[in-house]
Amino acid sequence: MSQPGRDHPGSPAYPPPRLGMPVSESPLPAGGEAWEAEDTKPCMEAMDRGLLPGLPGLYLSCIDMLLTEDSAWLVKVSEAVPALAVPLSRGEARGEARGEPEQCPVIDSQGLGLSPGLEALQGPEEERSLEQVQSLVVGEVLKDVETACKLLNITPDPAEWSCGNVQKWLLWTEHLYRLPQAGRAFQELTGKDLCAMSEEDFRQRSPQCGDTLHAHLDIWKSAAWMKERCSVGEAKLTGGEDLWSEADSSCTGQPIHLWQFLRELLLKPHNYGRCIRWVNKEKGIFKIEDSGHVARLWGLRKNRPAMNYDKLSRSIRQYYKKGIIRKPDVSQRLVYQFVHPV
DNA sequence: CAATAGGATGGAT
DNA sequence: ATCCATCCTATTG
Repeated sequence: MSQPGRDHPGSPAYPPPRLGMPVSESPLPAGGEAWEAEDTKPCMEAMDRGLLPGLPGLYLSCIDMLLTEDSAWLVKVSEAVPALAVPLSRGEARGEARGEPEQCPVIDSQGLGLSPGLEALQGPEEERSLEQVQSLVVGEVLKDVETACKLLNITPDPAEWSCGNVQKWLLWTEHLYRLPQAGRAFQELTGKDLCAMSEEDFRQRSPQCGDTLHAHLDIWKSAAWMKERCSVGEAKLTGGEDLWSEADSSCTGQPIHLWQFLRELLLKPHNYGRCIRWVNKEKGIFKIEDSGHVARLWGLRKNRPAMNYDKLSRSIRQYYKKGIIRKPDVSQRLVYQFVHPV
């Protein structure tokens, strides 16, 4: 015999490759209401437990990090926050928002009584701009969380996560922010468990980045909460919505195909333009700018930590015969073409 | 050397 | 049977 079955790498591919995701019933209809149509009940209990103060403490600097791959966001967020489209000088907002550069000192807004922008606005003019900034940030956070959700195929509300979802989120967060590996420290934990943990608990499990992870989780909880609020209050999202509806595929609940995944990345140049982009969108020609990065993202999505470009490209090549993807007429390195452009 | 092409095989669905 | 993931050999720029 040859030596075929090399397929028992010591490396652990996650035990349950797909883990029963509760997402099955959370598709996201291309219609309009993205996920509010679903049940967002956990938000309530989260509030009951006092996990979410007036408005979730926003960690501006972390949020800044959330946007590492996206610089153009400030420009567009304005539309993303319908609730309080208060005309205001954007420059001011920008200044504020980018206030904290490098570090990740959690800016706690506990006492600030920051609200999504409706009632609690008893403050002076200053509060106004702060609120404005907040809305910008919130809108952006929502979009980023949504993007991550789609990429990881998890729900936005951490309280609904399975153990597998938690691991995915950890991997993703660690990857995005180059945090030291901490996934192991949180094994066997469901989203509910995670939500119930204090910052101290986090630090105990991961002295290195427990606090950061806790902060990020808080952001997610906040995003879920905001989501709920927006849907109930306004019944219509203006900004983030279009980004959502674009979101194609994955509605089916079926495992995503590589070509679909690539399309999704291409749909979000804000986030992934640095690793994959259209060369000619009309013809469906795209270029993988950072093969390693794209492969890692694919691996994340499929729970295949050992994914690399070699394997990813092999899968792409399988599409040649099927007439889904091909090499463009003038073959170039890392450039491919969808046979049926949109 | 990294990308490309494609065969072989095993696993999951 | 389909779609990968993994491994591998050979070729190419």
